[in-house]
Amino acid sequence: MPVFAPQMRSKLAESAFELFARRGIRNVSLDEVTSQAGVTKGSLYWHYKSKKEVILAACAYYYRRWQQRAYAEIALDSDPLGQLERVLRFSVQSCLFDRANRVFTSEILALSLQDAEIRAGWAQFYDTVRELYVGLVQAACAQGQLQVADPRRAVDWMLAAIEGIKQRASFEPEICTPDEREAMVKGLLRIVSQ
Amino acid sequence: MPVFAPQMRSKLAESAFELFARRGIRNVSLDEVTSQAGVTKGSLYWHYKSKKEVILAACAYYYRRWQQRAYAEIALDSDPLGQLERVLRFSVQSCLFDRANRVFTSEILALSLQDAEIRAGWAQFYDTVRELYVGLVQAACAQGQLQVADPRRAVDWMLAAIEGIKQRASFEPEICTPDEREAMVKGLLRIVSQ
DNA sequence: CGGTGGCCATACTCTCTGGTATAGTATGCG
DNA sequence: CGCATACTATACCAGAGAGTATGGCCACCG
Repeated sequence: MPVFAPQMRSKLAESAFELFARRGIRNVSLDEVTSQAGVTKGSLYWHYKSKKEVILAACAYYYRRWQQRAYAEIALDSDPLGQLERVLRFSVQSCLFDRANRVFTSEILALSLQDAEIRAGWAQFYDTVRELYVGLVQAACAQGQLQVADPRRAVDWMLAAIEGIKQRASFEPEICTPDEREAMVKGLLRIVSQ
Repeated sequence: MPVFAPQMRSKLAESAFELFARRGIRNVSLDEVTSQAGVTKGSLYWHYKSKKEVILAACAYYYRRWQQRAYAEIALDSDPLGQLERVLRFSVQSCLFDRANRVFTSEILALSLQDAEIRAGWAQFYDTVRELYVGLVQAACAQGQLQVADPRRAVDWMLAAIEGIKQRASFEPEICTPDEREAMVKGLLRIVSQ
């Protein structure tokens, strides 16, 4: 029970994310979030002033975790093209096999259309993701591993396709196999390299 | 089966769709739906047995309307490639400029992850859309206007990219211009034909 | 040692909304 | 005319869940 306060704040955010990513934000009450974190509403409303702030905190948690994992993938390779492929594989993997990821992002997407703050947060995250990819593509070009006329535009197409893959995965579970994943990574590389 | 007011059932569905597509399903109460349709709750619960049924009816309304519009576009051209381009332009147009379309589809997408019936409905709709595109691509191939090794797979990539475009439009309003639209149609054609 | 403030629990309010019960009206039919 | 059936309006219930009021506990500081 003696959890230090700053930890409790992030623990609440993490609990919120996990529940939101499993059952959908609108289907999760704050009471469930607090009980998952081992506290009660009094604590939650001391750390956050509304449910929306909890949602934003869960978003921040998700964004940070995504970046950590992406950079971890990058660190496994020193070759720009290899790094690009690794991040792509990680992205596709998340879309195909990580249901929590799909649930959370689609919920946030729906909310973002009704709330400017949530939208701004997602837009910023999307931008960092894009810049990460653009950097990798440019590096691969500089090494002569890739030839892309307009990296930024190419990455936009690639990211668009990834979003579509994420959606398909929910309706066609049969595409959620390692083989398909590899085919998709290859297809994405083909999209980006032309 | 309704005899005297069969149109009220569809009017309720249409009202529901319009409100859902503007403010999000979760933010619209059935009282608002009925008042938009000019009736009260007693009538709604005679035609539908729950809110979920109203949502499914709104979905059916959306699906039918999409197909009507798509076929109207196709009817404007006799050339398969021209037809394909028209449907693509219509799709991109909807993604970029039709906010209601974006709101409704993202809401349904989020709900579909929690409800099998809504998911099945969307999956079926998605399938008809895919088959429509596949047919057009195959026809264009038969006429020698296009050369596609695997039409079904090519269409999958194209549809994936369209979904991504829809999402980007919400966060980057600057891409919502006729010029960008045309560039995207060209880009999609390139994706499908490679 | 006493007080102050950060942190959390308990108990409560209050509104919203999906759903129901029921009564009323209109239309077709025998 | 009378009755059944289709449809609509009114009034209500009950649960859920966001947010609040308040008090207690404990560490630290003076």
